[in-house]
Amino acid sequence: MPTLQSADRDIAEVFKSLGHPARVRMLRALVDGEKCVCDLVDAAGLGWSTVSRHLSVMKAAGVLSDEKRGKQVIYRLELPCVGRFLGCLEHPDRYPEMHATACCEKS
Amino acid sequence: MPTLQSADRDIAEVFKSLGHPARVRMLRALVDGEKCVCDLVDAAGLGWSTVSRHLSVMKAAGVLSDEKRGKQVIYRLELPCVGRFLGCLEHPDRYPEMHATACCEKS
DNA sequence: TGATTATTTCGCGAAATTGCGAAATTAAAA
DNA sequence: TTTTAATTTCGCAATTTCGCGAAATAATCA
Repeated sequence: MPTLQSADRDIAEVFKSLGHPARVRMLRALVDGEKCVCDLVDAAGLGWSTVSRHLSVMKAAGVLSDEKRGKQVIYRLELPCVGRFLGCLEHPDRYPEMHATACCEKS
Repeated sequence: MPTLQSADRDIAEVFKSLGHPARVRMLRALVDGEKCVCDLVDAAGLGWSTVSRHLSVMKAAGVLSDEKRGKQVIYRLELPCVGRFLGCLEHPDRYPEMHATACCEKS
């Protein structure tokens, strides 16, 4: 059973792991479905080694999971609510009322 | 009109501003309602100057707003979906099914 | 087996973050 | 108007993060 403090840390890790523009871009790509690292390199617009580290951080935080499939590694969004929360943040103007009251509901 | 890239940055700022254990603690306190800095200093367990900077970062990201009331400054959660998302992250075990499909809905 | 493709790990310097105490600010109280 | 209480700003040292290229791994292909 995690202590309250370690729970704070774990939750902070989730937020922290997403707090970077390139990671937001990768996340957006992953909301549409699983992707290989090569796709995420395109989405991020950064070098392979850098993207690999970004992915490992999000995986360590529990946001993503990965699976080796043949020659490539596939990453998948492990917390669906992260995707909905992202959608909420992206459309505050389009759905102001929804944003205020129920932005994270299923569409 | 913000460019796509600046939108990425803005969203990343929201996540980044929450990616710290003390900020999660303050956020938890603020989900219950507005609080003065003095209350948040207690919640965070850090010095005043440090807490003040944490708050200013979350405010700059658009997560919080503040208002001077008499001698004190009151902070308020500006994005309600942040509170729901936090609740979602905090109870993955208690509501596994909800977590997977609709964790951010209003209760 | 040897070559190729996909990905991760390592080591680096540059930049950002964190926490603190001291000093500045601001509004109410005496 | 002087004092006091609440909060922010500043400057600093320690730590962490970021992006890169080179090297290490791993799995497929010839």
